[in-house]
Amino acid sequence: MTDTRTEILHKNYEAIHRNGFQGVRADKVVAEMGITKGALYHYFPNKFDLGYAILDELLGPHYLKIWQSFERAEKNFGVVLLEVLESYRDFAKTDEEIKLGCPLTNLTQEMPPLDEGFRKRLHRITHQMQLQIETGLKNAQLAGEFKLDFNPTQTAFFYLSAIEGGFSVAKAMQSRAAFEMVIAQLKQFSEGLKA
Amino acid sequence: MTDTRTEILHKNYEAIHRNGFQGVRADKVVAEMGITKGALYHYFPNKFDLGYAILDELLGPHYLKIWQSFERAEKNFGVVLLEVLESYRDFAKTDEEIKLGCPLTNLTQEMPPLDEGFRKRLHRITHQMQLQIETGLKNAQLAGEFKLDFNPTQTAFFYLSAIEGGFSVAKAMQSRAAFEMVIAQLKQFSEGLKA
DNA sequence: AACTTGACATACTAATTAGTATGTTTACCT
DNA sequence: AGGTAAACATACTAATTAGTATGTCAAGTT
Repeated sequence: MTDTRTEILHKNYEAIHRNGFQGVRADKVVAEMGITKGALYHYFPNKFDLGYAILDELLGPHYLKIWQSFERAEKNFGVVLLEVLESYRDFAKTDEEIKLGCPLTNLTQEMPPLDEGFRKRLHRITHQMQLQIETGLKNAQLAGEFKLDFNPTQTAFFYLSAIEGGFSVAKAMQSRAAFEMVIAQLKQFSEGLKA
Repeated sequence: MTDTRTEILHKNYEAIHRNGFQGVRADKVVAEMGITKGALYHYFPNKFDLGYAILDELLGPHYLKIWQSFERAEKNFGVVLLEVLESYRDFAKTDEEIKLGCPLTNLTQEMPPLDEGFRKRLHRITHQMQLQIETGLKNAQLAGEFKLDFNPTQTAFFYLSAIEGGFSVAKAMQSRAAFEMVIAQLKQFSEGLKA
């Protein structure tokens, strides 16, 4: 039996993924769990702090974990990169997931202009992902596995953009195929980086 | 002196761009124009129809116009493509615009799971853009200007994704430089398509 | 055994929301 | 000149919202 706080976090994460932060009625979410507002406001002082906790404890760690293998691997960056792209495909493997889009992208569109706490956290997570990719690319260049004629910073931004944009376009088109095309293109693009 | 309906449309478009559809209080927006709810509900039956009108009359035409030149040009697709990418750079030329992100992407993240009317319209606009790009690429292949060894459909999705994703990442990073890096990469990528 | 504390439930509130019902004014039409 | 309709304004409402104040109960602590 998982503890109540964790369950509140997860259920509200799902609700945010579905309706956006502004669309979530946190008390209805916990009502569906069979508990009341009392529990909700016992664990979280307000709705925004609940949102922050979801970013800090769920979304942040999740996304950073994805690219960790890329940053840490000591060789075969090309292979690891392909694996990461594969893991993104897995991450969006059902039509339902495609229709909801990338939780990080969703929040990135919705919240930064409205709230500073969200803005900072989304900035940090995105920045860390970009650095992880950049580090991986640089290492691959140093190892002689990748060519030297591309800018790792620029390329890292490009990877992130293409993937997040792929989620977005696939969501608009309601088409998993669209997302897979973007991943396929990115794989092809990655081949071109090899020495 | 512009007519009231048009002004309501534009002001609410800006508010949606800033706060998202769910975050907009349409009566407050018109109050800032110096008019009242009466005018608002005189021209639009409800908030959602106001949103639909913004998509149909402002956002849709705007985005389709951007890629029209690409679809219609009879030669030098490479040049036109670079011009379109430049126009995207212009479109997001201030830091303020970067912080607000792409209006189309914003709505694409927020609305489709919540409302069918938005979903259909965002689907149509995105689909039309993709087709315009695809047609342009195909024509360039037929004209012998671009190589034949790439899939125009896939590549069209890739362009859209990278651009929209570029907006998203730049918004998260609050960095116009990030967006420009993505555009720069896309230009480089475009060079690789040439025969 | 009295006391405290954590983990909730219940009942309430003040503000905000989209939307409506009902004016009023102005211009135009006949 | 009388009537009509568009273009708004004013005043209201019902529902929903996040949040609070208070209560209860079981488990430990001293």
